[in-house]
Amino acid sequence: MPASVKKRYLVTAALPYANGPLHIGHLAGAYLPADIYTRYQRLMGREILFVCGSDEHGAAITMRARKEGVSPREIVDKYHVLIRDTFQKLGIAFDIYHRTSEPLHHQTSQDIFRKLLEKGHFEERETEQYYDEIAGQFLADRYILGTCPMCGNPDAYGDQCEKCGASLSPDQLLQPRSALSGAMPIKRLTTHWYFKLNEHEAWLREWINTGQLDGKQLHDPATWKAHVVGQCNSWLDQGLQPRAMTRDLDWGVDVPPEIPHAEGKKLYVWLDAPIGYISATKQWATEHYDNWERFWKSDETALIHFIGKDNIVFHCLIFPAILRAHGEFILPINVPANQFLNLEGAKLSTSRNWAVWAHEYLEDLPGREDELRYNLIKNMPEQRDSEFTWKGLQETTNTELVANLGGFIQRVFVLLHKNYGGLVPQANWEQIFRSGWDAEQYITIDRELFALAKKLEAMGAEVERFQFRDALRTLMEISSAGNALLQFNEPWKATPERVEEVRAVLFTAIQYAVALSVAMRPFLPFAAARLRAQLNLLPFEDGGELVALINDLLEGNPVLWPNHPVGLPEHLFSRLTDEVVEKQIQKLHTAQPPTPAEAPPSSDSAYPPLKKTIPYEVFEQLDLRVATVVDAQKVEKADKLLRLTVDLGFETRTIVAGIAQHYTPEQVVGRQVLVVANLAPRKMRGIESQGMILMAEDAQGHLCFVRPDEGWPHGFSVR
RNA sequence: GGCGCGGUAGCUCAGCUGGUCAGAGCGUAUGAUUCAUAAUCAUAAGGUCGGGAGUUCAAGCCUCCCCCGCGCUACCA
Repeated sequence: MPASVKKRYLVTAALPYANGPLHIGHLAGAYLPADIYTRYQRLMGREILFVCGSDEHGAAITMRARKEGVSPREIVDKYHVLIRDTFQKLGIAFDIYHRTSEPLHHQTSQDIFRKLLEKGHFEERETEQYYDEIAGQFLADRYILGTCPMCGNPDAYGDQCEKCGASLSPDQLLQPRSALSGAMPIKRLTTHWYFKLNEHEAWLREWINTGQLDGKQLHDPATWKAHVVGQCNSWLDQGLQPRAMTRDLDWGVDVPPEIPHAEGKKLYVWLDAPIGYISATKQWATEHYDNWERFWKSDETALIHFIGKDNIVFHCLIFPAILRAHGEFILPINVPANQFLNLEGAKLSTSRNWAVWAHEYLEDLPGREDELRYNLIKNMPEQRDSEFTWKGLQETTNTELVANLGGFIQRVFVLLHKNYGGLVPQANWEQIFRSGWDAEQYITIDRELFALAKKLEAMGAEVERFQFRDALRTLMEISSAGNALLQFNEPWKATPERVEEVRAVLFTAIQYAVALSVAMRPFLPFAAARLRAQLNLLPFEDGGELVALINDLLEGNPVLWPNHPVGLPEHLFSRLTDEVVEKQIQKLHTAQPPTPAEAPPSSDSAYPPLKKTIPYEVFEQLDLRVATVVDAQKVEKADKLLRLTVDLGFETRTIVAGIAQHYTPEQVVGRQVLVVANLAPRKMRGIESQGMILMAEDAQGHLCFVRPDEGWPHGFSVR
């Protein structure tokens, strides 16, 4: 069943994580498409609810709070406000921007947890987990620091190394330490609830690929993006595993306290975050004396999740599985995830501060929200990663917004004032003139307006297919056709014998301007409102203006009647100067990594901190030896591993080293190296590694060998 | 290493189930025009659709191999 036949829509945009500001990648990824879609549907007179909110739980926030010496509450309050205001200033028009720290959300999440437990969708598992005896608590993955086994970064987190991007598990960290106390964590038993995701694999596969569930056609898989379906199948093919839905944390939604072993446990942030969509809906319903269930529990609702590609698995597999396991909720009819936006040729990076922060843009280029929106839509990463450049922003602003669109509006208003004192002229509908769509064609007003209506319909169809770039282009074709209409008919040459013709042309042109004012709104809400005022029309109410307009045009009715007085000509957009653009490019290239107070947590500092002092006896236990690499081979099916054969003089050993991305086998054969010779052997990719090669690492994570002077004898110890 | 998505004109990108699919916008060139923020309109430029092989009457669009980018995943003492 296509979305267009549903009675109402529920649109969600990924909940921003409240420990950092928004950047243009977030906007292009989820919020702009969601906003365009929502605004469009409102203009089409459809019932649509657009919910979002701050995601305020999770270990990253508590980590950050600890680092800055403030409470998690202070962190989330700060970013909740910043993000909310940024959205508002950019015209992202949520019906509600909620937050997951609200009691309503906690309650909602707990209710769902209870229901899942009650229905047997969890299994309780006792596992060993790191525990900090000094702090007296279990350590979330994020709370365990250690040396990254991939790149040697000494400050890798238990779930991820931010330096090399590797995803890790705490057990992989070398020299694990607690982020709370610095103590060496110990293993201790803890209980968690695992959602049996594996039991949902079969129906998820069918639902994703065919749109069918329980014999019902819930969506048309052809309307889903290829990369979304592909990503899901990739996961499904690897087999879904039960996932822990609780954590040992002190910030988040409590596991319902009446449940045995619940003490000290919180819901996993990825369980509670999407539930935030539901609690946001509830909050909205409460405020509007409405019923939230008609949005979440009715087949008449089309649920659409707008997200970036990093969220596909949660929104297409895990959350749907939870919704269905619960049993009362509908599933999304589409998850039009976007890919990533790059910036000036490189990936966005918050830790390197390679980004355009939305709140800074608003400060640096005030009043240019629509220009940013336009460029981001034009370059939206709908099918693949795409790119934002400042030059590109300047170009689209100056050529498409100022020259084409702004120019057309300006011309119409000027001509209307010059010729008719600012009143819409009375026009003869029999009058023939050249079509703006084709100079060779002579046409009448109604035919021209019909063509306009068709264009608006085409634009709408593109929006409904989530093809926002195409829709934007179609919008601009209207403006171009308007320009052509003027160009072909030259209404500035109002000779006496052309009076009727000029009237008809300008009458048509102002109808185009009205149509643009409405059709622009999803993309350029601020300029649309300005144009609306300039046209001397009532402000938008988001109550079906576009559908009314299209119907009028199709029926051959004008959308602005003769003698309607329009406002004075006023430029809709202004040019973006080289100066402004250069300054931003400068800023980007000279940007310092953000200060701790401004930055998301990051391990970037010039030098890794010193580890704690150890007694000599500990050092003495190390047996370091000089050795020569006599053979090196790439390990099958491993990108980072080399299997080295090293000669210690008194014996030859096999050592597996994670250096394949830094050295080719040829480069290492014959080198003298230092070896930790008494390290417990360990199997890697099926090969037993009998020691470890010492490597030095720089700030970028590059590795080099540590070795003695040329020709030093083998096998003797290092001290 | 495995899997997924991409690799199309100088730039940014469209191309649905194979047969007007070789395209759009910007940039460039030429011409027209002056109502308009040197804005607008028209026309053109010819890119072996990453490389190679294959299937087909017909392939950017299907198959196989290789190369490159991004993402997920495995490996990492």
